[in-house]
Amino acid sequence: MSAPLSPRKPRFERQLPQERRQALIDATIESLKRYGHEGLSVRRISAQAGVSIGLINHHFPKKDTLIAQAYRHFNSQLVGGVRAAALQAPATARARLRAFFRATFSPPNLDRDVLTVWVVFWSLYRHSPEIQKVHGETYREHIDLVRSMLADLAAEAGKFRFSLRLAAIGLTAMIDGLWLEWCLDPGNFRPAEAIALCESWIDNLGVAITHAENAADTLPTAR
Amino acid sequence: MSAPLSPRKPRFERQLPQERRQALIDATIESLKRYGHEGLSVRRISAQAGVSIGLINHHFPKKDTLIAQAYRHFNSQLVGGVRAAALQAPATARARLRAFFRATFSPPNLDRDVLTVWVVFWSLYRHSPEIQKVHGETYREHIDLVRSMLADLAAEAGKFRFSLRLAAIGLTAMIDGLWLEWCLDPGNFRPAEAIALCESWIDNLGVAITHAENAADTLPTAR
DNA sequence: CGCCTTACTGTACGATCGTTCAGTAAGCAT
DNA sequence: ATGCTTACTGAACGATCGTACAGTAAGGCG
Repeated sequence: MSAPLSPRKPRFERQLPQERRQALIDATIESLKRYGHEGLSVRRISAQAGVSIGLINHHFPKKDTLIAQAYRHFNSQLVGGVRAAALQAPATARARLRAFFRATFSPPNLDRDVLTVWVVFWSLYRHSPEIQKVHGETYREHIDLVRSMLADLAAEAGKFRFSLRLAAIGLTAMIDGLWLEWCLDPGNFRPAEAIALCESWIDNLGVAITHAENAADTLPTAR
Repeated sequence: MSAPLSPRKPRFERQLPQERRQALIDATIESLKRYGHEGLSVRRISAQAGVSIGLINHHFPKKDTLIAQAYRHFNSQLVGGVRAAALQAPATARARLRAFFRATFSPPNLDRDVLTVWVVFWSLYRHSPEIQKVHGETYREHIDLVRSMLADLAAEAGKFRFSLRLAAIGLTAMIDGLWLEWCLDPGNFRPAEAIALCESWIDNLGVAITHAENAADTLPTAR
């Protein structure tokens, strides 16, 4: 092909530490999707990333550090995605929440592999202080996003029967629970039905005003 | 200490296979509570049960079989417990559901270790056909219990805005999600608040009749 | 072009994994 | 008591785990 002499192809390519670290984080999540809990070994991760085993410990002091940063990245991607979907929706709080539900219960978020990743991370939670720390921070992000949208909804539709805090907790629980159930058995219900259940929940947060206001808005449960 | 001659203490006690199997299942769950995912090794389990390593493979063909049976036992215990709590409650569907919620969000079910056990089992789901099989059967048990109580409620309080199927899915999702959130961070809300959220969900399943009927019944959210 | 930094490789190590299996002994039956 | 069945033990196997480390070479710079 090329000149036979000096231009040997290099055996590997150097990258900036921050780029390589990100590549290793991506490989961690991909390997986790493919092999489940067993995908979290340095050998599987390095094979997925196309690098040697030792490179992981060159960029991360311990394997657990890489896993915790992968968890952080995974969280940020989800929250960033659904937040973006919500913000580019029409200007009413209800429309933003609807877009938020649709993004939550659509690919790439509603994916059996993705939810496997969540469950494996959760299974590490109790015995890994690093995972706990990351969870605390990103869970707050998620709750704050939900809470801010509910606050806007309350401003439009009237007072809730619950505190904002409790309404956000309930909605998050409903979303997480439906997520989990769909992952464990996608045949039980369709994503559109999950969205309908979430919308019903926020419909009933208000007492009377909400009920009247959304008579026409809420009826089409199909997307 | 004792007589020096014939009455030597036996080095171990034989047990009936079915009893020993149950003891190993109990040890599996206990080890899982203690050590998380790492507790699912034959060495930890056998140490917990006070037997040798080889005994596990004497009673179970593979480790995965023991784990799947432990999952089944754990599921049955939960469903049996909350069903019993529901059935010994007063005769109205609402009272049974209330007792069901209380049992769900009280010890021994509402326990951080217990919920760790769930999450670890779920994390095995995708790559273990045996776990999938057990889940399919026990999940149906759980859903059927919820659905039958909701059916009774519908007979008392009027038609739901959702199908029975969807109402049961939504309630189960709410319960599981609150369970999960409380496990991951018990400081975010109190169990009584979780119960209030669940009761609010079933209150709003009916359209108008329910709302009027339970004005006095629903107010005390504290237990 | 030769030097220097350091990203990167890959073997080695000890620990632990699940499973096998030959041997031991508990405890009922004769 | 003696024998028989089999629950049970525990060493051994090969595989895989996370980490350490000595050596290699990529690629920018003087």
